Amino acid sequence: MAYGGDMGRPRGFDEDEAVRAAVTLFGRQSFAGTSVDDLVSHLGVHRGSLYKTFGSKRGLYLAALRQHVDRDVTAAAEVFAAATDVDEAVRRITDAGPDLGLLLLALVERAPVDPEVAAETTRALARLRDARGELDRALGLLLRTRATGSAPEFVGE
Amino acid sequence: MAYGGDMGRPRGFDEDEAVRAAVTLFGRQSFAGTSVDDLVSHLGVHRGSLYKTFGSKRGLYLAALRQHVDRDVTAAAEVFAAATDVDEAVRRITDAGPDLGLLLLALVERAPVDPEVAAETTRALARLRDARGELDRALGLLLRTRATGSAPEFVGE
DNA sequence: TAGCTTCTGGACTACAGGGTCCAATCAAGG
DNA sequence: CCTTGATTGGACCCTGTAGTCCAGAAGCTA
Repeated sequence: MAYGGDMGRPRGFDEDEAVRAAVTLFGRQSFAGTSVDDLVSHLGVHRGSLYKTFGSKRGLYLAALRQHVDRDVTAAAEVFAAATDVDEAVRRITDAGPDLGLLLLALVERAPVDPEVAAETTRALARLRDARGELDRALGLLLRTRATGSAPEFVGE
Repeated sequence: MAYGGDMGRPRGFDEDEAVRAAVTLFGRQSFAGTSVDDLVSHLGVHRGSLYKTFGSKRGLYLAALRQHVDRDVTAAAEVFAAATDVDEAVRRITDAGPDLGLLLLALVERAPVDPEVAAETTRALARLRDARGELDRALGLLLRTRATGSAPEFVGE
């Protein structure tokens, strides 16, 4: 009766992949704007499995945000480190780089009211700051790019 | 039978005041995160009057956003114009100035999916740009301030 | 194959969501 | 003072919502 803990039917979906899909959804539609039905149909994960794995919609959101910070934000930080200036880096990111929508949304929508989200966004910002000094200008550019749907005129200073 | 158009019982609530309360709510809880019940109970406006006056939740949101741009964003622009540098201006705004939460939220949450919202946010940004060059840095600072709940360390460049 | 644990399909619950409607009430003009 | 048209309280509708549950299938271990 000493199980290795991996008994029974194995998971039929790739958790990492599912979480990634959640990143996309939450990053596009916000937390409140994304329903569990949305998630279920887009992640390809059964409702029951979703609740068993993540506990709640918020649990999945936190998992998504963590992965987002670890993967996409980290990738963005590398772009900043490699680029010659902030404008160039932001252009690269919004062009073909990682989608930072979830981070922006988390900062404005959830961080102010959810301490665990705030902790993650703080982690994200720290990671970005390590890479470059002009964090705020980068954030502003990303914000405007998301809002207008395309690259705004890059007004220098 | 030629009415001036102002017949019947006059409005029992101050529309401007109601919209202002909506600005606060939407600015704190986002569009999707604010229910019509929330609005009804906080604005002190009857459900029926609300729908008669604004047509829909989205209609009220747009009205709120417009007032926000005309009032709060304009006020912020004046602070920028008066201050000596961006950091100082942002500190003033987040300290006791107008709350720009709705603008930030609209930029990230609604502008990407609602053209009319995008139009308003564009108007807001234009108004801010008129006042000062370092728009992006200001936006980044405001974002971080909102996310952390207090003024972040003002890292220079 | 037997036994065990987990997954899956989908029904289900209880409630919150946006939006509508009505009868009663009220203030203004004529 | 009576008509008029808007306001109000609150019930109401239908859909969407987050979350639960069960019966059966499906793997893994032995």
